[in-house]
Amino acid sequence: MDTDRAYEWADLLKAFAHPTRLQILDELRRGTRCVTDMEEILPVTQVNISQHLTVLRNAKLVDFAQDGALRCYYLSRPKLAEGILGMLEADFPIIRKAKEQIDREKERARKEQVASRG
Amino acid sequence: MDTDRAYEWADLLKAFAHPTRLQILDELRRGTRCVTDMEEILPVTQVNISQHLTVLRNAKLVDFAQDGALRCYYLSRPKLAEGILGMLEADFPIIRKAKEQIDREKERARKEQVASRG
DNA sequence: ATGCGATATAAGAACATTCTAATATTCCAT
DNA sequence: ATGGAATATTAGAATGTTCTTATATCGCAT
Repeated sequence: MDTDRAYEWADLLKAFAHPTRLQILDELRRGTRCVTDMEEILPVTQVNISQHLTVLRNAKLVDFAQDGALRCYYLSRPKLAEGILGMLEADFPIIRKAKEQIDREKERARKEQVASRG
Repeated sequence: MDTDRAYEWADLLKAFAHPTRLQILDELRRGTRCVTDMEEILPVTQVNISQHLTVLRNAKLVDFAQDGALRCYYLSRPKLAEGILGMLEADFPIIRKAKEQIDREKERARKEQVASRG
């Protein structure tokens, strides 16, 4: 992974990595919402929601369509947002490896490499 | 999504959301690595790598097995790490919706709800 | 027990993010 | 044109993260 890509991806993940923003994205999974809708659901001020929406907008995770004074926000990369939220919802067991197991894995990898060289 | 879960998940994503840490995780996808291995690959100091490994360890994303003076680090939730890195590697098109489309979606959702009520 | 290689920890400065309070903009109805 | 509802912007304080420098610990060989 080159460094530029690492920075780019870290920036994208930073946009996800805030409780309020995760809750906004989760809410938008259910459909389009305007800021007032979110105010009713989230325990934070209107100003703060607006600020988080700006972060999400800059990350190209959400966008809006104007409807009079309302702004109808929606997920602009729904598969990406759903994918990440999905990973969080799934639970992955935490594994441990003993030194011996790691040695065996290394040995196996070595053999495969030798085999592929001829 | 309840607030506790949102905080917990945001913390997990924060552990991912740093360029050096993403590079470490990516490297560990290829197999067990010790700190010196990473020093050769990443453009940062040993101390800094150690610090990032501590963050990853606290997030239960990596763990190590001691081998003499070496610490062999590995992914402790490989499917999770691979899943997230995989999402980043995939590219998702950025969509836009016009107000009219949103109206149609809302209308459709309304009808479905009426239908499901009987 | 001493020294060396590998890795970790501590303290603080530098930097970035988040929140709060005040205010601004925009759109619509009157 | 004025007022009110919806949303955004600004500035700064509060807080959190990251990096740097110095130092510590651990395991091994001598």
